[in-house]
Amino acid sequence: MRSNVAKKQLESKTTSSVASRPYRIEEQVGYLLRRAHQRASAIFQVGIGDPNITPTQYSSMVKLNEYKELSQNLLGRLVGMDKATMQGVVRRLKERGLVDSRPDPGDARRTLLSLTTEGNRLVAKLLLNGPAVSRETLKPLTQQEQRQLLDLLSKIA
Amino acid sequence: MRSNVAKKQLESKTTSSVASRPYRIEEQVGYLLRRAHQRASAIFQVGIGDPNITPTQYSSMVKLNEYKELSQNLLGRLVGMDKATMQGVVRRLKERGLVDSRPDPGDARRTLLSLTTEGNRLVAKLLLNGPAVSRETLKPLTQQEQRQLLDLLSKIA
DNA sequence: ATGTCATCGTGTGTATACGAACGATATGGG
DNA sequence: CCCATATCGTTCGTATACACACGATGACAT
Repeated sequence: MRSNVAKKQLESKTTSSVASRPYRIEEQVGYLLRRAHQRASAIFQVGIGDPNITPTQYSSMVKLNEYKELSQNLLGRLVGMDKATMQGVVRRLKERGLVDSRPDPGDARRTLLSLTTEGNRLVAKLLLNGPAVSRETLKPLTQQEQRQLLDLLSKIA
Repeated sequence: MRSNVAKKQLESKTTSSVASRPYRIEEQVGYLLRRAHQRASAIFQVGIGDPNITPTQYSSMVKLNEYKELSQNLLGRLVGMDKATMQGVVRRLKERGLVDSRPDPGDARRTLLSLTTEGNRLVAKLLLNGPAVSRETLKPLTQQEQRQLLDLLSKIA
């Protein structure tokens, strides 16, 4: 009998729980992550303090504020963006005078990025609103649930 | 002294926890949701069984499979997509012969959508892989953590 | 019946997001 | 030194994602 249990788990059960629950799209992680991300982005847009700054632009500027100077590729890795995506983000930030670039003197393949004075001023202002945006996004949860969610997301991200 | 503590909490503390933690972009919900969603999408792409089907196309087809026929707008609400986004998704599915449309006889504003025979065949095949995709995405978590995450995401989505 | 307001689908513009291909440059082994 | 390989940034193509404006249609009150 025990071997039957083991065998059953090896068979192509669609869920690993004992009772195979119906497959509902609204209960799948990917779907829920997409919806949650949509809501977080919407809250960010109205709460960060500048309607023209997107979440990815914000995280890029925060990282540049932290490191002073970074190659475009390394910045992309730090904020989790494809190099093609990074290229567009950086181009727009440069067009708005928030970011400056110069060739890396030690490696001609690299472009070094840094915040301009205006970029520094803007990110300082946005950073004041950052915590409120996160708080608003987590508002439906209790303190304990908020910590749990951040913990679980860190594990699967 | 007690009044000082109370006062401190009323002052513009950036986090509501007792000790104000440094603001790290990697610990913010929005950032973690973006990264987790990226990973989920990557797993979907390799695991769903058809590299040309995206997560949103998949959820649209699953819903059409469930309801047989839906107006474009209602489908968008059911899967959490803007009507402009929905328009593009539907157009591509129609171009590939997976979805059909006809004017709603009772309301000339509406377009009724349904799966074609080929669409039905495809979604049936993809649905076999759906559970494995979700399982793989949740793999870093224990059973209990998986349930917790789905629960917490439902609350904030 | 008419006018107001809402809804539906479309089109446009902007911004991620990523695979793929490309040229320029760097690195390490022979 | 030279060649194979890897890295860096760019470009192209495709696909969400959403705000906004538009025209057509429906619903409803007067």
